Amino acid sequence: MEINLSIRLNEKLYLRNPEESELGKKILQYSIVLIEQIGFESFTFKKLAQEIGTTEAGIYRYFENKHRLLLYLVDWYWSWQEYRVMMETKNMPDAESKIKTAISLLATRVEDDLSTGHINEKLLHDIVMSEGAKSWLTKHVEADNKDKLFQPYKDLCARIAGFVKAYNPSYAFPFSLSSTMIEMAHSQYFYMQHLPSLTDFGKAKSGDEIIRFLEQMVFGVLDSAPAIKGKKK
Amino acid sequence: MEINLSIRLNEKLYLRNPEESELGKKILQYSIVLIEQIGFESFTFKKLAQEIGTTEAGIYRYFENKHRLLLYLVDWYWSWQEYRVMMETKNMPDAESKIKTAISLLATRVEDDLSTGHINEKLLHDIVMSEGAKSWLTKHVEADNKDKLFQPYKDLCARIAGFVKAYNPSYAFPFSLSSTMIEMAHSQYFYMQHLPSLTDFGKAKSGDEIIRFLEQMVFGVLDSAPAIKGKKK
DNA sequence: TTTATTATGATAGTAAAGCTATCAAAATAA
DNA sequence: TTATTTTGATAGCTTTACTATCATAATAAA
Repeated sequence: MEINLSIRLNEKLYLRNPEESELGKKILQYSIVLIEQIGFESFTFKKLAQEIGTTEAGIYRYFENKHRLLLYLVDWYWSWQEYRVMMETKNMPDAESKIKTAISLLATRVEDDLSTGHINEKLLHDIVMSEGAKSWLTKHVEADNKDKLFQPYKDLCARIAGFVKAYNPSYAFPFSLSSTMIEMAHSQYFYMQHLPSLTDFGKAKSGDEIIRFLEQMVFGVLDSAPAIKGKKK
Repeated sequence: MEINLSIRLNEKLYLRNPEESELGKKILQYSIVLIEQIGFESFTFKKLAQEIGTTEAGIYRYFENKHRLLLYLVDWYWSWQEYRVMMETKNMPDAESKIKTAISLLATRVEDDLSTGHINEKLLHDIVMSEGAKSWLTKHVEADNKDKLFQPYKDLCARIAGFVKAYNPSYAFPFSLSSTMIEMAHSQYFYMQHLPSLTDFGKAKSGDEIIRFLEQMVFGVLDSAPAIKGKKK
């Protein structure tokens, strides 16, 4: 049995849907490889075109500019993660397991998922770690936000916030805790690799310690005296 | 009495020390204004030169490129924050107050500190919030790290990690918790302003709620059953 | 099967960004 | 007052970030 997972994203992300043509898929596939390799600042449509064997103008037919392409990739990643979280937590009875599952999925080094042909999830994971924040750290965040370009991330955040609320309905900051978890699952990984003195993880390389750190933190707050909304404990 | 706070930074950050000349100080002063205004991507040395009334080449005599200038500003900011944390916690007897003080200093919207003439701390705070991560999210993090260009951030992180260790010596992740606090003090602020659905803070605008969120989280973990290093609770 | 339509390739061109180099004038130090 | 350092002014070069045009190839409709 072959399952084919296809993720449909906000139309404003692109000029022409890259999922609907060979060239489009090649753009996605090779942009991931190239951005991971040389970094987003050095990445240009010209270099990508050379890599693929097409022309710069060809790529501009699909994406307005490289920032939009990054947004596309990042949105794809978060949609994919939300899908995984949804699937894995589906039949779980208790909120605790759901939270732990979410943490594991987010903080574990990703392996390439073969069900999505042209997207290499492992590389994409690294890109989101190293470049993901750049998708919103711009002067046009608010405009992009109005266009719903951050929806997948927000959806994931809201889903996990839902688990948090289920676990402890009186906790006052489910969304902030959720965004903290998601961010830190990625940032701590980045620190571990490049700036280890910001962490307590040697070159552990696996995400296990990060999972422990996050679980302890999350359940630490949620199990402590519940804070009543609007009041200091 | 007039106190003049001057912060000396790593020499590798610049070609010519900007603190030692009028032009240099103008570069610092106006780069802060301009980056905050138009964002780091749109910011160029040419525009800065026009703003100051000098030439592009003039600025290149001080900084190798705009990324190094950003690093300078960011390092200045973290050095300043560490100094503030150090001063404010100096005579505090207990670790709890020290942690709370650090959280407050990091998460409270900064006012312009008049003791540092050409640096506008309020604007700089916004820059670090919006552009700070770009100082390390590059393909040359490791090289920059070898050159000790992230030292001020690390020092701050280590200082707060020290408070954490003092508060609960058996807690296993003082550095990661510390970097999480520092990052979130800034990121949650950014979310609150631009992507509020990632948080639980309306347009509260003051950092008060963020402080409550962080305090609850930090003491939530630290007061929960202490984890023995290397062992799952 | 011919004819539209659409997708690609090839080429050109422009403005701005990101530098480096040179030389003279101005300010400062010896 | 001479020597040294710091600035200003100008030029130029490569790369990035795009837009435009036109021919050809692939695909769909008649």
